[in-house]
Amino acid sequence: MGSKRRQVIDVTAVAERLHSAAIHLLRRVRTEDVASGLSPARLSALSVIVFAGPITVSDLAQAEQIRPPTASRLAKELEGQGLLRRTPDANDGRVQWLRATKAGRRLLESGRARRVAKLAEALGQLPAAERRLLAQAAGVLDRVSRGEP
Amino acid sequence: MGSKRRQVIDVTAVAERLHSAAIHLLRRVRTEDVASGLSPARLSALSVIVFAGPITVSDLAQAEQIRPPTASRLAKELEGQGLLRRTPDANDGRVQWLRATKAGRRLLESGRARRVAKLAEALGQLPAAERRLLAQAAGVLDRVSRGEP
DNA sequence: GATAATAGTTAGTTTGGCTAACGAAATGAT
DNA sequence: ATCATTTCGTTAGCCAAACTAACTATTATC
Repeated sequence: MGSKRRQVIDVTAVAERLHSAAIHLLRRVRTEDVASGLSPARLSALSVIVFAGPITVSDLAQAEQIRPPTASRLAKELEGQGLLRRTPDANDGRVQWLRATKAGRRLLESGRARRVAKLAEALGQLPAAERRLLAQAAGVLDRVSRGEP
Repeated sequence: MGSKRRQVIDVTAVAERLHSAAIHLLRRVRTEDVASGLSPARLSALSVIVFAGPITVSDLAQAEQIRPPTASRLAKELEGQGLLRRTPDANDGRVQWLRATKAGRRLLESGRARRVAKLAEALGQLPAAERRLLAQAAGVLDRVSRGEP
């Protein structure tokens, strides 16, 4: 039947639009990040630590798709800025747990709020029907983007 | 009335989910990029040149949110790899037009196809209703992400 | 207990950003 | 018409952020 084939084509077309949208969306909101005073690399690492932390250096590297030495260095720098603290694991003397300090969480949250506000402003200018459509789709998209079932 | 306020809250919540989705989506598909053999910076620049090109060095810098010297260097490197060629402007002796070669377009397109395929695979596993929802929303999201009316 | 594997760091290199300063071309004012 | 200003791109030189290779310390395995 043709229906199977049509469906495959559609999914690819949707994937293309979502991919393009993600690129342009982040490119736009990224302009707000200078206000944080943190470099992109540190900001991104801090984000993982805040949302996925407490986390080990290795897992930070994996999440950020960087090598352990780079993660180690970033952690040291963020620690030096008082944005995270490390605590040794109780059972395994090799692992270091990284967790954001209050200052780290505050700094990240304010930056994220600026990004979101910029995006929200754009959404606010949409016709109501499109806004509703995106509201419905946002949850699904967030789930599938994380690779959740 | 409460309705205005409710709406604002909703838009922010939607923006948060879309922002999160975009981050995780790109983080996932990015893993495919090693296969291209190009560094992230070059790949991203090439992408702009393919899709927004022919383009000048200045405009490339603006699109990529980098400084002209960095754009100039990236262009030189991509040219050296045979992925773009530059042609002087007919009327303005200062400007250089950058356009992708066939090899550049092919390389970028295969990489993009890998990314999109990975995303499409995830979409294919969604229930039909959610897939339809995303199909409807994708176009709107792409538009708003680019800042178009 | 010797050996292998794992977590993190150190050392050294490469890549990719930046600013400052420049030459060449275009634009504008007098 | 000429001189000053602006714009486009590049060069030079610097710093941040990535990598690999190699190391230490610890844990796991045989």
